[in-house]
Amino acid sequence: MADDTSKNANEPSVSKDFIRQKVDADLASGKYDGVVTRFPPEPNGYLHIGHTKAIALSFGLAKEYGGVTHLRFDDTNPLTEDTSYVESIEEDIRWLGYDWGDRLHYTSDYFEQLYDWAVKLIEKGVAYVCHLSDEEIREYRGTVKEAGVDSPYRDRSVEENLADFAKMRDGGYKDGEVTLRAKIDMSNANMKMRDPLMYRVRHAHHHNTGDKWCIYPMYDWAHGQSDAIEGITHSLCTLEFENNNELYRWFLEQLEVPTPPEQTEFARLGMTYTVMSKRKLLELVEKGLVGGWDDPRLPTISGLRRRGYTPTAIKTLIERTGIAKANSTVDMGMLEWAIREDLNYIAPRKMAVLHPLKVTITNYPEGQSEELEAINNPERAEDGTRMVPFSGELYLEREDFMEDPPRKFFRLAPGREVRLRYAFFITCNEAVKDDNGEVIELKCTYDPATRGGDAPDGRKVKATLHWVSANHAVDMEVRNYDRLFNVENPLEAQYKDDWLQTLNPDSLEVLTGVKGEPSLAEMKAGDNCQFERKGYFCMDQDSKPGAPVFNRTVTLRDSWAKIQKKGGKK
RNA sequence: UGGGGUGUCGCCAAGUGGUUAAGGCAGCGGUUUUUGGGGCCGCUAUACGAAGGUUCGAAUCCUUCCACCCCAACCA
Repeated sequence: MADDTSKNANEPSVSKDFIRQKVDADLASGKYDGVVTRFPPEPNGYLHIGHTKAIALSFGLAKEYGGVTHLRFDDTNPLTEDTSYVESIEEDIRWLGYDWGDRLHYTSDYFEQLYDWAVKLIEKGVAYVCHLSDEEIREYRGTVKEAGVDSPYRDRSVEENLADFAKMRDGGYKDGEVTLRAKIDMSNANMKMRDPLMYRVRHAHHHNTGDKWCIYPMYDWAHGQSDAIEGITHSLCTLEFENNNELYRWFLEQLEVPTPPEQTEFARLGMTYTVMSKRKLLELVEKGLVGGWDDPRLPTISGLRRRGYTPTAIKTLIERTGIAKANSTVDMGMLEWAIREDLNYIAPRKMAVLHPLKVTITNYPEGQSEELEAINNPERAEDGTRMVPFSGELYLEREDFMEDPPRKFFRLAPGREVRLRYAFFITCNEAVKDDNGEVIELKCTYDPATRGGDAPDGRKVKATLHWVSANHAVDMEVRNYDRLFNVENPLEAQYKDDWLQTLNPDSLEVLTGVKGEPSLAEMKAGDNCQFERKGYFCMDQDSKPGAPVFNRTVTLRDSWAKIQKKGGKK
C-alpha cells in the first residue's frame, strides 16, 4: 500500500477522458472486438503542436487497448497537396516517437473502390450527377435559416446518371462543369446534408495517382469510406467536424457496411501567443515573416524541434491538458513548464556568458591557468563531471555587476565578494570605465583558499556567478527567441483584419560574440544543454565548426526578474 | 427553418444525485541550495454561465434564459 502511494506520488491523478470511457463501453458491449484508429493528415502543410494532440490520442489510445493505428494521407485535393509535405509529416510523427508499422495508406489508394461505391449509390437512386455551376449550387443550398431548393438534375434516371458519371471519369467534362451529389434532403437543418458533393472534376496532376483521375472525391465521401475499408473502429477528429458526423453515418448506412466505424470529436489544442492554422502558418512562411516551416518561433513540430523542444515535453503538455470537448486555449507557460521539466533532468550544464564583461583577477599569476571540476548535471550524479579552464582573465555577465546595487541585488558590486561557480571567491576592487562612464572592465582579487567554491573559514557569499576564461572561450552566436505575437490571440475579432500587426518585432534577438566554455565546441546540432543561470539552449543546424550557434529554447525561471518587476511597480 | 456543440479558480481539467468541489500550470508564502534554477512544505473556488424548480440532499435531474464555438468551399 505504502509502496503504491510513493510510486505514484509524482503521477498526475488520472481519470479517463470521455473518449477512453466510450472505448471501454464499446468493448464491453461487444460493439467492437478491438481498437483500430487512424491519423489522417492532409499533405498540404507541416504538422504543428495541435496535430500532436490528435497523434498522441489516436496512437496512444490504440496502444493502450492493444490495437493499432494507421497513418493515412488524406490526399483528395491535388491542387494543394505535395510529396514534400508527406515526407515532413512522416518525419515529424516518427520524431515524436510513434510508429505506424506497415500501415501507411493514402486515400488515393481507394479511388477505384470509392468510384465503385459511388456507382452503387447511383444505382440505389441516392446519388446523381448535377450540372449546376458552383454559384448555382450555393444559391440552391439555401442558408442556415432557409431551406434549399432541389437541383433540376436531382430526379434524372439512374441510367442517365450512370452514363454521365462515367463521362465525368472519362474526361468528358471540364473543371467545375459537373459534380456527383448525394441525394439526401435540401431542406435539412444540417447544411451538410443538403445534397452534399461527392465528386468534382479536376484535370490536375496528383502526386500519387498522376493523371489517372480527373475526378476527385470530396472529404465527406472519402473519409468515412476509407475508415471502413481499413477497418477503423474509432475515428477521432476535431470539433469542427461535428456537423459532418451525420453525413459520415449516412454514407456508411447506404453502403451497408457491417461494422461501421464511429467518429468522435474532441476539442483541438489552442495556445496563447501563436496561431495554429495551417493557412496562417503558410502565410507567415510565404511572406518571409519567419525563416521557414521550421523557424524556431513557430508551433510546428519541426520548429519546436529546432527550438530545442523534446518529444517528451510535447507529449507531457498533451497529457496534462487532456482531452475534452470545450474549446480551449492553453497558456504557453504550460508548454514552457513542460520543456523545463524535461530539460532540467536531461540537459548537461554549461557555462556561457551572453553579454561579456571583462574581468581581470589582479592577484592571479600572470599567464597561468588551471582546470576546475564542474558537475555536468546536479539532477543526475551519473552524468559525471568535466574540467573547465580558469585563468586571470575572465568574462562575467554584464548584468551580474552593479556599481550602485539596490538592496536585494546579491551579485557583484564594488567591495563585494561572490563565488564563481566551481572556482573561487572573488572580490571586486575596481570598475574601469570608458569616456562615456560605461563600465568596461572589472579588477578583482581571488582567494586561492576557496578553490572549488568553499571557504575553509566557513564564510558565505550570497551569489554564485557563471564565468568563462577569456583565452579559452569559444566564440558563439546565440539566438534568443521570444513569443511570436504580442497578444494572446492574434486572430481575435479586434485584430482580425490585420493579425500580422500583432507580430512581436522582438521575437528574435541575435547575440554575437557570446563567450562559451570550451566543451561547447564539442556539441552537435540538435543537442540540448543548459547555460547555467540563463536558460536551456539547443545547438542549431546553422553551426559551423568552431562557430557554434545556439537557439534559446526557454529561459530558466527568474525570481530576480520578478523582484525587479515588483520593485519597479512600487 | 435553423441545426449541432460547449460553459467548474487567471489557464487547462476531474466530477456521471450524498466528496471538505480532484489534480496540473500560473500565483503567493516558507525551507533547502555552489544555478535568484531545481527540490521540499504550505496557501490559493462556501463555489460549478444565470434564474427558478424537483429532492432529506443538486456542479450533477427538470424548466427558462444568457454567452461562446461550428455549419451556407466544387477545402479538409
